[in-house]
Amino acid sequence: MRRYDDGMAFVPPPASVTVDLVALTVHQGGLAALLVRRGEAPYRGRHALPGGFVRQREDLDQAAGRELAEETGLAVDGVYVEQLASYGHPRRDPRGRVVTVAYLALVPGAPAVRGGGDAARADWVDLDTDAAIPSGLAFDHARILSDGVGRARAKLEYTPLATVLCLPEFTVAELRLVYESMWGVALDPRNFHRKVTRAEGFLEATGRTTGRNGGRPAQLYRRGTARLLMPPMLRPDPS
Amino acid sequence: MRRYDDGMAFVPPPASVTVDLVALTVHQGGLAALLVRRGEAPYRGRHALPGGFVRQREDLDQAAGRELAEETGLAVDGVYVEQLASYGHPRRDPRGRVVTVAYLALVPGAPAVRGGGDAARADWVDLDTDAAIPSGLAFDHARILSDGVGRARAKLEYTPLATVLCLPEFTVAELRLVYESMWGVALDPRNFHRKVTRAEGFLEATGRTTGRNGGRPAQLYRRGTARLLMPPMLRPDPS
DNA sequence: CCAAAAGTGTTTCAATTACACCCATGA
DNA sequence: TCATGGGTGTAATTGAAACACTTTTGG
Repeated sequence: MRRYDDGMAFVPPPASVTVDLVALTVHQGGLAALLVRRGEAPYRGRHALPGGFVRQREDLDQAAGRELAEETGLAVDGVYVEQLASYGHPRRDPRGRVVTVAYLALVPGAPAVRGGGDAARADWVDLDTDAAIPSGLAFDHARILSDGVGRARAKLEYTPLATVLCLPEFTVAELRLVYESMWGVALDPRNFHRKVTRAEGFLEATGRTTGRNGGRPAQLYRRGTARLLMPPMLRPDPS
Repeated sequence: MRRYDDGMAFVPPPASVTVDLVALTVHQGGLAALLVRRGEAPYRGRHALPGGFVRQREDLDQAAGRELAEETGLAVDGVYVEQLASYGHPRRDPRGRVVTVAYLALVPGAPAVRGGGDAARADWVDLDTDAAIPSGLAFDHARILSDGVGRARAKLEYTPLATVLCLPEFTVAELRLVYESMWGVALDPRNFHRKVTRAEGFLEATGRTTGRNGGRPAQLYRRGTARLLMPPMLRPDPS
């Protein structure tokens, strides 16, 4: 931090800035999060969110994309990334004052991941039972993960975000599975079908069908052009 | 940043962290934001959001509350504050690498404010016409202000947040004015009344009335106990 | 033909809209 | 008693939930 005005230059307290990622996917009918094993101190050997220090000439969003690629080997395109929140408790990191900017990443299809950088290894970890977030996460990462899952669940209600958890072409049943996995509820297939196919700009028909499974082949769809904020979305009873 | 493990200690890039506040209120039937005149370089004399450096032993939320009090003289209790987003473009601040964590504050009643700290003066500035955000704001504060207004508008749709823009006791008409000011639309007074008084936990009757104006005295209400996430909220046609 | 999954039609019910109407006060 | 804003009743419309039923495939 260089001086700016006069001899009385105020020196701001030094800090470091990291990014951490809550990367979620739908995996065998359940929600899963991407966790790494830390290869370095502190918290060496513990589960943690992928992430790391922001570089000198890097924007926060860039840093998030870079860390995702470095520590997990995922290609950034095809992954939806948005900023989640920042965490800055003075003693959240034993190395000193570290403020982290957390990102939420939604990854279609649970692709294979590999470790890299600070991460000894990276894996998709199931979050089946509601509060079954792996205990013993490094730093305040349990809290961040929990916030990320909450944000993702909430946003499915009023945005067309569920489509980013599907591969580029998908069936209505696959899309329904995303909602059911994220919320842990069963949705009526008939009503769900009508709702998503009627919603303007939500889905775009490809004309093709798929026929792998036992029954009638399903239509294949692409993500529609509608971007965020699409209020009349679906949601089970608030019970 | 002290060393942690061995002689190879990685030195993270130094940075500073600030908090900035988008403080909004409803003022004479319109939305207004709190802006300061900067008393120090850089951008001395320009409009800016209130804010400043986070101290060494301070959590981010604490820093936001402290800056709000210091630069504007507002008491923090009675003001709703939530984290908005973080901004970290490498050259967003000419003094060096400064990442800012922005907060959204909703202030009832447009109370008088005064400058203090880095702020030469502080004032409520009307945001009448949609994009009439004062040009020439310091740093990237125009963008941050715009994001804050967007967040506040969106959240009225699906949370009972509008009540925090009213004084502790308020009438249904005053609450309606908040929605109308924030969205720039007219709402049907009759239907609005039913909706908010029926909604479970939204309002709490005090039993008292007010009779200052020309017509029938209105019931006075307090904020109900319902906290965030209350989906069936009100919203004009998506036109 | 049967099982299985996709997709449609129809009834029922609840929420929202539009608007006529009544209530309580000050001048 | 009139103007003014507060508050209620009610019919028409819309959207969601429940579920019977038809369609299209593989064995």
